[in-house]
Amino acid sequence: MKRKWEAKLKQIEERASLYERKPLSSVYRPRLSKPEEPPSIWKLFHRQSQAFNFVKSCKEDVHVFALECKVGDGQRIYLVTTYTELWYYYKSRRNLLHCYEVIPENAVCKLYFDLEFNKLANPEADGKKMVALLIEHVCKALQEFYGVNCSAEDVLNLDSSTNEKFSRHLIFQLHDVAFKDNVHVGNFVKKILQPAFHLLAGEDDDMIPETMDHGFSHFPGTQVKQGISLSETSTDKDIGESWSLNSEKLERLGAAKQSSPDLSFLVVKNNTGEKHLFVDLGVYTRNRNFRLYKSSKIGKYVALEVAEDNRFRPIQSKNVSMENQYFLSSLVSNVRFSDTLRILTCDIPQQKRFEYFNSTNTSVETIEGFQCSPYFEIDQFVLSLVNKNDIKGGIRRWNYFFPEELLVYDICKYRWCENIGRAHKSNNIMILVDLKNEVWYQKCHDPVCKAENFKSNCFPLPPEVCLLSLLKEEEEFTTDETANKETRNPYEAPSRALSKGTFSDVDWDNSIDDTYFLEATEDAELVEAAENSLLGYDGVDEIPDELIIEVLQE
DNA sequence: CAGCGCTACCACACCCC
DNA sequence: GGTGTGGTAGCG
Repeated sequence: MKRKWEAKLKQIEERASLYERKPLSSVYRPRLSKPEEPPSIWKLFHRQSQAFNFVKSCKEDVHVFALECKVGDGQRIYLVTTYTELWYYYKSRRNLLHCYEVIPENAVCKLYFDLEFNKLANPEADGKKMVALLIEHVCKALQEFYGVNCSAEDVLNLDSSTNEKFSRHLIFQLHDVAFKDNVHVGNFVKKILQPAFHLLAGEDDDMIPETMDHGFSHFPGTQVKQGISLSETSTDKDIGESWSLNSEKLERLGAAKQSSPDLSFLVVKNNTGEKHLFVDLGVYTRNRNFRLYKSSKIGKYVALEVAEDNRFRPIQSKNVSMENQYFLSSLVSNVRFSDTLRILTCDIPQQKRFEYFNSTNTSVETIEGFQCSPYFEIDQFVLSLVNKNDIKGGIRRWNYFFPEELLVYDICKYRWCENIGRAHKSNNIMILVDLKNEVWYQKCHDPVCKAENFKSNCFPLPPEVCLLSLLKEEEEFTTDETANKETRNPYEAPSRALSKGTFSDVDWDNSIDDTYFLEATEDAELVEAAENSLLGYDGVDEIPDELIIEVLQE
């Protein structure tokens, strides 16, 4: 009995000693001037989407963080709290050791970089020098592209290197300037590092990553303007000054980029000896997790700390500690509000979209896409045709035949066929819109209907859709040869519609930057290629139905 | 019970020479 | 052999 008691006592003493050595941290009690304290917000979720839903429902300025779980397989849970409360529990570094900021998609954010190379595979590489050269290059680019002034003193430089690996995070602290979101940051980074991609593949251009190849022109003068624009769009916050790119600046951009800078310092080898970039381009994806200042990866013990060669110093403050200042500065999506905040954008057209303008495309006479064609009004009209009697039909895909000015819509979920007077059971129908004759008719994929080459009666297009004919008339005022060619130029239909504001940019396969689009039509090489391939065109009045079916079935 | 968002890579089908 | 596609392992 006594022995049992002694054992218990010893156990309690041990527990007491443990608590003395590692006391429980006190509960967060926010102290603001207001007498009613704001409630503590500290919520954990298994799913990122749930965390973001909670953020939406929350009126406080809360953010999502990812915490790596004990299991070393990269599993994460999501924490929603304020920067202040997180720092309160985080600063002791006794817990929350492996935390990541979730950079929300579509959220305004800072310019940031993840830099790394294997030291063993690159014994000659001078990391600090490479960082300095990179910062210099980026600052020049910010000045040239956006007129933004900055220097190494505006770059928080965090180090997470080991004996094997050189590893840094750079977070730019620009004054009253931020990017629209981290995808735009990525586009900007890829754009300004473009000269380095050629170095990766040696003399051979074939090795350039495909997404790059379409985004960057080989002609510096045109390429710089392309896709980079200074947005006048405001964020949710009220932003005073708008920002526009003037022609003088454009001139300067063209001139400045005539000679590519030497970016050979960015090329490093990985452990298998392949050439890579010092800059990790994989960190600009939606909802990217970016390791927090003073956090380490799970299973590792190296945390991000202010680098020896960091030159950014936060503003001294009585109420906020230096560490807290560094922490707040390191947060990529912690953009300080200001009524003169400028939001920078950088668009790169997606490859799918660019295919239509690719000079290697053999089929310049057609363009195609899914769900929304470049003609918003016609899409709406077609949708109205296939939304009847509680059946919600949709546009599965579309094809546009330039010579015939024919839009062919593949319809889904709505199968009413005029030929059989009822809906087909397993075959889809098509709606064909003839812009030349301003009529529409129906055909279908049913083998029986196809066999008899069924085509419904023609019906006139409603007047609002015929608005497009006004554009056509306008084009016809210029009646020389080139104008005739232009109406058949594949670039014409969408860009003309755009300049008239008759389709919203989201309908042209998500979104596309106006600047880019106009640039594309000016790209002499592409236009020339398109025109050349149109020279053999002999103006067929009606496209054979078989051809339409063949294209649709591909 | 429970991560997320990609990209590189592979297998496979299809086409053309 | 070239090209497109669809699925997925694995990276960040």
